[in-house]
Amino acid sequence: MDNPKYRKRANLRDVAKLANVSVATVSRVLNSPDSVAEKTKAVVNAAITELRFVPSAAARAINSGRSRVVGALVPTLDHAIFARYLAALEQKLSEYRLSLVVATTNGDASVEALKAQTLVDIGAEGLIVSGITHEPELFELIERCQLPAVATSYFDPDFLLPTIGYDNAGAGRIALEYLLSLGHSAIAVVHGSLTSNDRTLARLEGLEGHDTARMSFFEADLSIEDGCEAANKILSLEDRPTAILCLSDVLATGVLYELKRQEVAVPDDISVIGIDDLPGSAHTFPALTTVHLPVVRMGHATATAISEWIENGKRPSERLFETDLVIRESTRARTGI
Amino acid sequence: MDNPKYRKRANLRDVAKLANVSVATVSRVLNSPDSVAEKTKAVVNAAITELRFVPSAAARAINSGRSRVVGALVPTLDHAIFARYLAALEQKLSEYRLSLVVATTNGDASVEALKAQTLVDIGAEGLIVSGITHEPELFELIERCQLPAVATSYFDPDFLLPTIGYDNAGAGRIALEYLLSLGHSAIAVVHGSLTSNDRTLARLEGLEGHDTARMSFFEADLSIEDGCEAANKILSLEDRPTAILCLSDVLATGVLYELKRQEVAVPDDISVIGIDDLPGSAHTFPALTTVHLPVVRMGHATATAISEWIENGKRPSERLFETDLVIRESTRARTGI
DNA sequence: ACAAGCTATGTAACTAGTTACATATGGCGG
DNA sequence: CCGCCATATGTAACTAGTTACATAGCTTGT
Repeated sequence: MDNPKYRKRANLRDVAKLANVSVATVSRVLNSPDSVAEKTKAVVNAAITELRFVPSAAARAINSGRSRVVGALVPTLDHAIFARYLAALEQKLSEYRLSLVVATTNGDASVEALKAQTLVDIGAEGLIVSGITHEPELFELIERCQLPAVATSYFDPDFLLPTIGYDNAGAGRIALEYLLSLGHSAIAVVHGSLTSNDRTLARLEGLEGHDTARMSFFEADLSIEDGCEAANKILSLEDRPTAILCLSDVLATGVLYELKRQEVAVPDDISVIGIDDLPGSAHTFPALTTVHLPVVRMGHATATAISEWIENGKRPSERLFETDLVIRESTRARTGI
Repeated sequence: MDNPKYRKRANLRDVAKLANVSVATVSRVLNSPDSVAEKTKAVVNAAITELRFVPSAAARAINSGRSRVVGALVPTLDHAIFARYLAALEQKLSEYRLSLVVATTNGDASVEALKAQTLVDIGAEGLIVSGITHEPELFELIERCQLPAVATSYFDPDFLLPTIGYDNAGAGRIALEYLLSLGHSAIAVVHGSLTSNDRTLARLEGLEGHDTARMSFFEADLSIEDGCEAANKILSLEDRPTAILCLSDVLATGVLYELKRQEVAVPDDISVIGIDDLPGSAHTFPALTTVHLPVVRMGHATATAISEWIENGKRPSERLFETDLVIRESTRARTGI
């Protein structure tokens, strides 16, 4: 049992003992090797190798007060818009030598609060959340821990946390106004779930103010299948709309698919517009007109903001990214009266 | 300066002092509250609240020897197959109360080795890598830290690390044999980059053993655009193939798009088959025949395996998941001779 | 009434590093 | 040849928790 092979992991003291130096010297070999004599360094490194010494991350963290980890809470990873956002976020964070812990919430605010606690428990130095609708527990946690936290995918200068995002209402409005400018007035709107999805809610709000008398609304889960289903319902409407506004490209993809399946011509018979501008959206049939959400730039900006906050204590100011209309083949001016 | 408001974060000792109890009691209130008298608990909790005390994750980790973090190294997040895999992984890991740190490598083995070191530096207790091609540094790191590590998206019972994945060569073979069974022999193969992508390599290997005289190969980046481009090249071939085998659905999506754009009938003129079975693949035109990769089950199994390894020291055995052919609309028996 | 036993709490030694400060050694200038 | 200074190293006190063990105080049984 005393066989060193079976002993637990070696620590600094073990290395120091074997190398016949003090713990300080070993620590120096690790952190400021230039201040150690070559000969000593060699002896210490030999001991390190022999004992297979690996410094404990926790012990280092306790001294530096740093974990170099930030947590992101997103509804899901299994959706291109979040995956792309997190990809950009991770890439930039790693430039700041920060690691990204991803926690998914399924859009459930209480799961979010729970997972936020988990992130604090592992020592996350910063938090990134999606949207502005959260449980009070989340805010209490952030306040109690004095945790740098930003809300993304949403813009609201008055929000408790700095928001780094785009104008969801504006994106909805841009899509609607484009359809209106093409002469459409009978418009079906297909949107995602309204429970705890403030982005969808905001996009819907963006549609207000215009004459909604000729608009009908269809709720669907964010999947191609549910987009198909929504299209199906729309097609069976007595008063068939001339345009379909989807608040998410995934839904638009399903809608386009179903319209094609039922041989409804897009954009001749019905125009379709989305919001997101996913990688695949340029390659649907017909290519989808949509509102581009700049998630990559948002990811980079979020990484920079949270990093500066953590390193320099500089709370970032909110940041608004423009969304822009990408006109492709799925929309056209309404013909006839 | 002595104003407590400006003092640094409170620690256990501060709480103990304020509550007039010992540090042990405060620790007990936190970890085994039942063993503390109600009255004491109340006093301690009041002190905790007053001082806004939040226990240090690092200090806990140093004692428990646990960080409850595992790291995953993937080529990219911005691809549905990895995003879906990580989604499944994260979901299951969180059931085991483990958090997931994601690091992307861009398919670069030296970036991977570097980021693996970062993961160790933040105290990751386990590592999940993609495929079996890695820098020696990565293996040394794993060996030196005695780190539980599994390789996924690949199956090889003889590999140094336990592999939890599917048979890439088999997936390629299944796709090819299906095309052959339909009477196709002039087949164009569109594949991703061969540099440091052993999955692609293995899929290609799966095509060997059959008569490759009538097969032509096209390398493309894993994007719809590059799939389009590849299709373009294939269509300009003198001896146009009757089937296109794409080693990834993303490429197949691009190929289908370009074929449609150029008004080549699928599957009448050309059959197209993919590998992956992405969410969107059932909704292309025509719906894509493909080989389903069970990434969700693989994610769950990986989470369970790494968790057991970490908790109980039980090195998992390798695990093979079946891939299966999903026949949809993009393939058909070759007509004429 | 007193010992036994249980509950609640405290003391101090751990976990594994970093680092301020003290000290030893050696080279070089005066 | 001595003192000064720089370089290299050591000592011990930190970081912030957990926990084994000791003990105080109260209840209960005989």
